[in-house]
Amino acid sequence: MLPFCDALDKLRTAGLRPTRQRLSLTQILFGQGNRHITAEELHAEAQAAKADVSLATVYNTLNQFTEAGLLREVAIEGDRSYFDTNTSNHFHYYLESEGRLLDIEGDDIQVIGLPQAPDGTEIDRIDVIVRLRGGNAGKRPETT
Amino acid sequence: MLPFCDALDKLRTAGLRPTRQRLSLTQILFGQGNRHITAEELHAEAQAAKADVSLATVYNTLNQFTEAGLLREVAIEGDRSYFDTNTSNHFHYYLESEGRLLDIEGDDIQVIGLPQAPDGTEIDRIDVIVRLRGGNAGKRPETT
DNA sequence: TTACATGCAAACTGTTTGCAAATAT
DNA sequence: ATATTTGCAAACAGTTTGCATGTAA
Repeated sequence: MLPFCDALDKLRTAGLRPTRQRLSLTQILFGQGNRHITAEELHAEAQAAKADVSLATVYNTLNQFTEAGLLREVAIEGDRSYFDTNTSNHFHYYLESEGRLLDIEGDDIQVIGLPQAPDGTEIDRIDVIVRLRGGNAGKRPETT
Repeated sequence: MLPFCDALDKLRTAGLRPTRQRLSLTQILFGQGNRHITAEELHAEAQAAKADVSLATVYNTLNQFTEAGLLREVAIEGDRSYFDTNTSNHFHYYLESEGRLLDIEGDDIQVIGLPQAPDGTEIDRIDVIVRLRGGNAGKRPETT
């Protein structure tokens, strides 16, 4: 759990009012390394932590954080959205059997041979998702 | 528009009963090169082609086709699903401004430096989406 | 004639929104 | 005091499903 003051700083820096709800969510989100979390999951964790935050507020907060650059949204399956606390350039494993996202460690991974971007466009970012089948990988940490 | 008999063959080969609806959708889907289409779009095209197919059937058919290996589903944004008539290994541009998918041409693009897949897993497939910002790329073909 | 496919409308899921009450500045 | 944020419930979009009807084999 992120120290309260760090959460406060984070919000202030992002230009977001440090409300009770945002502070709680910030502490949960950024308190334990890189995480990939859905709105429902975050809501559940907030409840478990006795931080009373409505689901709507969780959604709004995740969107605000994303807009503020604190989070990055990762689209995997059509149904739910994952929010990644790691906003730097990096790619993902997706464990199909568990519906879980994992950072790909190591920075030697890269995409090569990209042709020119069409017309007047420029590359915003490159999403790479390595879909893993089978196994029950990742020592099943209770949260991620 | 794919010739009727080709559509018939395609369905038979896939082990799907060649119903009127499936035949129409097959003709629309596979009649003009590689396409990236949503259920709503396909439904609209079917209507325009006087092929009366309910939206539910369009959804069911797209799923059946995907399961049968005739289509590939591409997850982009959380909201809608795209179905790709190109089931071979290839990557995509995503035009953020238009919400449109484009194949990346050229087969020299590749992902290198991948670490070992965790545990007992194996790579199912690798999705690469190059997100393009701005411009109004792609000569705006009326369909794709 | 029998198993499978379709259409409709209702159900469902994840997400967003309108508005009154609560809160940060 | 004022603008922002919250919570709730209702709205919403995309998708799936149950069931009676229709159709391919």
